Amino acid sequence: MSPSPLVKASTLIELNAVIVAMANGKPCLLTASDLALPSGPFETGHRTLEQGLRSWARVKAQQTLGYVEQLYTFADRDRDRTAREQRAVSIGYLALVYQAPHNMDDHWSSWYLHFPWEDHRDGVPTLTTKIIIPALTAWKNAAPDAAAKRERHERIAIAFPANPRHWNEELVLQRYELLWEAGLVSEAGKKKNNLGLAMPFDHRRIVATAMARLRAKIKYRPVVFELMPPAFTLLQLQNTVEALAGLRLHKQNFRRLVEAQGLVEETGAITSGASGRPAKLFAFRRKVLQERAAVGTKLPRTS
Amino acid sequence: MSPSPLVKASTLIELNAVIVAMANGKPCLLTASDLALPSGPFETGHRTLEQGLRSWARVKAQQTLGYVEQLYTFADRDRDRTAREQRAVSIGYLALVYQAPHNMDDHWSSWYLHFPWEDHRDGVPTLTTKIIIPALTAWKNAAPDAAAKRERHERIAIAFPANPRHWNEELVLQRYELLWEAGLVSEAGKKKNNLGLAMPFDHRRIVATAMARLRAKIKYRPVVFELMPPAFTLLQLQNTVEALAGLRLHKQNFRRLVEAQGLVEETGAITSGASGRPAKLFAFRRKVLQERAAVGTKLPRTS
DNA sequence: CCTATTTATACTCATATTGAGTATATTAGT
DNA sequence: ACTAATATACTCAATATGAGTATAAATAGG
Repeated sequence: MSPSPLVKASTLIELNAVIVAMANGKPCLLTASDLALPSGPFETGHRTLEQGLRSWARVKAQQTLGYVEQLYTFADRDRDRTAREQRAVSIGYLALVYQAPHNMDDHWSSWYLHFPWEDHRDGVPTLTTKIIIPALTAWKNAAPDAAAKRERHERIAIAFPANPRHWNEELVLQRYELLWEAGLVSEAGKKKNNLGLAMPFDHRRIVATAMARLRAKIKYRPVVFELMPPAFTLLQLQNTVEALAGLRLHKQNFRRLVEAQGLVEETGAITSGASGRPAKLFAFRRKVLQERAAVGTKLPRTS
Repeated sequence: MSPSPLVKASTLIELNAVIVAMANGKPCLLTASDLALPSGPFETGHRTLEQGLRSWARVKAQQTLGYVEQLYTFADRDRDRTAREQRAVSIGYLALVYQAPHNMDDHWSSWYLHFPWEDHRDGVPTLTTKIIIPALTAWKNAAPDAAAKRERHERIAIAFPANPRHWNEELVLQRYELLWEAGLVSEAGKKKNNLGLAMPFDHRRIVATAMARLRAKIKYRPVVFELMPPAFTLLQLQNTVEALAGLRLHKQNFRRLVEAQGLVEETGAITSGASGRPAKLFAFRRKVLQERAAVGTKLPRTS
């Protein structure tokens, strides 16, 4: 993360990549050994930001990025406490790769290690009911005045609803920031008062942004397939979506949805060996990337 | 756009704001007299990027920004042809304001002046059928090889579909980039070969990004109300949405949608003076900003 | 070989949402 | 009183969604 010799600026432009791959059925992040996200300076040799990211990922992480999407540009002054005067602008990216080759010093870190409260596949985690809700309630009651108290109450009710059916898996960033404000995820020195595995700097916030974006996007763009092998069963596909969303889905309706949208086509092959009836293998219909550039509107258009 | 004395960097961080307001029923952009977007340097005194934008807008444009959203960070090398070595990173923002006070040297420029092909409220514009489609077809036929030709064909079919019912109003950026590649919207010196009103630098591309984002967002977040007066009729609301989307909507169903979602509440007042039955005046129900943080999922969840 | 277990896939059905209208109400102008 | 213009209410078919039940095709254990 040393500044490029070409950028002798007091303003450093840094690219941060949230590189996601599935490993053992878990969504994982590529990190350094200190759990920092891969990041590097933007060099003037690159034509565009995305090209800078791609070429840097190829060299440094030996990764050829498939799907890449810009997330957000952060430039808060207190972003990086270790570098007071050297202000960095950080441009976050989300990248999806299929089965990354394992380097020695690469770490693939399951994202639920850092966000254990985000996995609702087996119902509401005990962590949430036993620790988070009581702590947040205490924080709410410690509000300076009634208005602040009401506002905190609202935010808690939305982020961690009492009724599990109202759980909104997209609110990853809101939840992280709520926990941060309540002092429950301090990344800094003190090891106490930290839920989930901390990450250096504000990297966990960047990951939260990435998770939120990805969870939103799988609903209306066929991006899951970037994480899938060339051929897969519908159950494998469903398991991947469930792992990303942190939710359990209705099997029959999931299959109906996928088929109705024409996202996949049979390869002709079937699985074997496992217990139970063998499943058909499907492949992603790449054509939909064009067809479904047009997605459904929600406005009541006239014809 | 002169560099701030505080940022003595070879990398200049520039904020560009697409500030949108409705004027005479038209969505308009705040521009300088040369049609450039308001833009200014990011100063180290500001705590966050958004704060930098807000304080700068307050001083320079005498605008208090309501809704603000980060759009995209551009850093292409050939972004600004006038400044070869001075590479600028530009962070684009979308801001919505209600009834901006008119300054002398502010210009409010209707966005359809710059994007005449984006307005489908009166059907497909003649410009599209008479000029754009023929020109794009010629460009397609001039493709170097068959594969490129097929790819261009696909892109044209999606961006400017033959069947007007397949028009997707969200693809503003794709259309702009398609027209750019086909040489139909060159912003540079030559005045020929330019559809719509050009803007300096890459500002028209930034506006295209903003339009696309806004058109997508009005469908699932109540952002239109940022552009509305405190009380309005449902027709006024519909006209605003139609103007933004560039589409004609079904009146009865629009009203059903708005009411079913609980977005508005009656003020008790009604209009008078105009011809026809007087309309009830409504106000935005601010509560929904909290309630509807939870929006509908598209995944087939189990309960 | 028979049976239980496991997974895959097909089909059903009530309810909700959407698209495209028709019908009625309330004003201003003549 | 009648007409034009707009607002609002209601209808109805077509789809989409949520929550199942039913059936098919494999393996594993006796």
